[in-house]
Amino acid sequence: MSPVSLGCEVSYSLSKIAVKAPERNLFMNASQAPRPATVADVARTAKVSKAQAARALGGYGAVSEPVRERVLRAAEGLNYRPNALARSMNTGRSQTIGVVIAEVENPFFGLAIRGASDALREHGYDVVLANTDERTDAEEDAIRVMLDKRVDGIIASPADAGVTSHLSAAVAAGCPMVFLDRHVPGLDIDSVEVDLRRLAGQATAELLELGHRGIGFISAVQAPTDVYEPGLVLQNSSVADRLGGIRDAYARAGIAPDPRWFRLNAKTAEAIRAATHELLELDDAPTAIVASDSMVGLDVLRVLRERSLRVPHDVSFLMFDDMPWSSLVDPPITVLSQPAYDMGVAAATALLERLRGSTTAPCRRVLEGEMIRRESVAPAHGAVQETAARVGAARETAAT
Amino acid sequence: MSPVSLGCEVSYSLSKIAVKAPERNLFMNASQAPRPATVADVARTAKVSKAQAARALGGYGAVSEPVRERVLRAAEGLNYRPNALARSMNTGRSQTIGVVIAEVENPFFGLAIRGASDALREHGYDVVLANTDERTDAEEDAIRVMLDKRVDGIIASPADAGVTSHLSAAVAAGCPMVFLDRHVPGLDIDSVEVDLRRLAGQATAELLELGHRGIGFISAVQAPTDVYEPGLVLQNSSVADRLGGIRDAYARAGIAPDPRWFRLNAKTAEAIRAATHELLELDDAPTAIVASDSMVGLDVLRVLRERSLRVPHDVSFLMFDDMPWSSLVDPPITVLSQPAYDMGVAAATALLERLRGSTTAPCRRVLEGEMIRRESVAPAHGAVQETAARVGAARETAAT
DNA sequence: GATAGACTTGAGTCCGGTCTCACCCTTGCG
DNA sequence: CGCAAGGGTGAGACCGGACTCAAGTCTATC
Repeated sequence: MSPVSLGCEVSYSLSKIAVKAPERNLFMNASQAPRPATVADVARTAKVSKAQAARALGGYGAVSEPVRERVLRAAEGLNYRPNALARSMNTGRSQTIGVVIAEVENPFFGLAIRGASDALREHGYDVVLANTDERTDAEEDAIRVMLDKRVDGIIASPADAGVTSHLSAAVAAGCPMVFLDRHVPGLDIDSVEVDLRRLAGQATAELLELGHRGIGFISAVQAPTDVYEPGLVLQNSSVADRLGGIRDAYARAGIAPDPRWFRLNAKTAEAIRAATHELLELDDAPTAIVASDSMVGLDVLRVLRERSLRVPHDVSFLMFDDMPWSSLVDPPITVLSQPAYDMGVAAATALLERLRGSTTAPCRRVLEGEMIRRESVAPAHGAVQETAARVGAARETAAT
Repeated sequence: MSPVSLGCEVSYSLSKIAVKAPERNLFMNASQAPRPATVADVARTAKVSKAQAARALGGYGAVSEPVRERVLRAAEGLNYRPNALARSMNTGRSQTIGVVIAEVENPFFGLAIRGASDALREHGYDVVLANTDERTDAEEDAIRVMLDKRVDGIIASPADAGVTSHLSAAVAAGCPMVFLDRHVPGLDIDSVEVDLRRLAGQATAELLELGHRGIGFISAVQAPTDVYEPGLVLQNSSVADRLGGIRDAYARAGIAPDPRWFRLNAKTAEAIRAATHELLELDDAPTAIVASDSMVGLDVLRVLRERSLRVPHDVSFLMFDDMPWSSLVDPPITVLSQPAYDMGVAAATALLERLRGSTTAPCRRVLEGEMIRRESVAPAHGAVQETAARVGAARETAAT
């Protein structure tokens, strides 16, 4: 745990009260707080049976007007509130949804959580939150605890498509689940995603058309090696799609990219910086860089700045996720935007559908991302441009 | 609810399976999922009484080695998991903490939540989240639901220091609470804050020393009027402190600020933009602007950019909260940084202390903020500088 | 006036754990 | 040998609602 310096002050409001009754505070009273009223208490006060009180309070069954009135009045007088735990015990439903994501502080997830939370609250559900930092052990823990707490459903961003027994087990045990931002090939579970592969392909095609031959890609995704190796299967569909789209475009253009242009494992600021430096120092250094998300983009941009490389004059840059600041930096960044809030809403909607009892086949909901062209991308130039010209010529030759 | 376009596709994994058994999917099995095993089931399998099984499982009381072993084996065989709801019912503790903040998607709160979540999880607590959008009715709802769900404690950012009966009621009812980022004068409840008043005072003093006479302040805080009026009491201590610090510095400098420089109610992008425009069109327009947080800062910066005002040449700018992008924009922004993550950790730590039974007097924990000087602040110039000179001369005259 | 049917009502069970209490069986010591 | 001390065990109460069931009350109809 990070060290926290705590300067503990006595509040002025306390010192004001202290003059009169120094030993009293809300927390002291709390220890002798009276047990909250139960249905039995209400029934006793209203002089009816527990069953009748429960009926009047719960609004079910048949209750005569005078009894209903007496019960409601008693409940109000006793400040009665139903114990949701007890209720959940026999209804089997807790009105709570678990949300398991990598990190709340990531703006993308923050927005998605907000979307899900809004949609769920509208239907009377609360949200329990768990951060995994993309670690499967933390994810397993989180799922287990949520199952123990009898959440009615789970929205999750699976950390590793290779470790999923806990996920399918949860669904098999009757806990509906919706994947957010990712899916797991071979696991039949609803998901909400963005057409990242198309988006990445489109962006890459535009870069290739602008004469860029080398396009760098930097991602935080966990992988066995820091550099992409042909045949590697990424266990995060969302990043796999991003990279897949890039490679699609290369393939369509008939160009073989240098695998070293694709950097993985850039989880920390230091790793991102190192990856960026190494990319730029390659003999066939890319002339454009694509950041896998805004958090990576931030550090890439920082390195570019430090190396006095001008964007887009010296190197083109674009990133996934449109952040409020994307258009404020110099130059404004071209981004591949994802509708994070709507994704959260869609995940919640899909889950609510399951909670309503739908047993239709699981379905991948693919929302549309959008390429927002700003000023961080420009044609490749100099030697690289010539290379592109040569490639173009080669393609024409090959075509004939 | 915002419209969401859903392009619903059937996943390829499904179509692959479909060939073999089109009618089977995890969600269909789910409806006939077997009830999870209970202590009674384990006891039956292990051929011991429910009480013995519970003892072996719970690790309390006296259990002979052979029985313990049989029970544990049976539990494993049945894949037994204790029902946290049932457990909470008799222990009275749910191992869950409610977090009530304005908005998760605000990076400041996102980080604070993460800090709290990490510290709480370390002690076996989960987090239920509620967003209030600074609306007291939503806050009251959230607190009520959390109390109903028997959370063991609450971390809250009270939306309005004028509407707090639900908060004190919760504490009186025995639910410990810690305020995050704010406190409520007169309400004796633990809080974790930053010395914003000192910080704002320091920043303002520096601006005044640089010759700025007019310093604008824009905040999203809810207030009866869009423009500050002398004597106004803000119901958000965090913003009140920011503004208080600014006015402190003015007072110390013996200068009377124009109340119109202080803008409130700038909740939306449009409101922020309007406030900024109006500020800049004042006859005694400020030469420096302070944004109350990074979200406000973003839009202020945008307007400055649109009006072709150069920062800091034409107008100095600084904002509360240090965001990763603050140092990336042009010019890098001078900020008043708050340790958001540590605040979350501190709030959780304070709450855990209460959960351990502490009944000491509530305490305001004030963490240190930091002014990070970058390049968005410069000396005032032209007419304003002369004004400052005159003021300086006047003060000297007054002193003699 | 009898009776079916609907409306009210209270007693009691259940959910799945925790925990108390009484009882049995050892063992050790006077 | 008698008895206390204590480990080991099972029966059952309890948490606070939801819900079943049987019984009682009232009206409407024949």
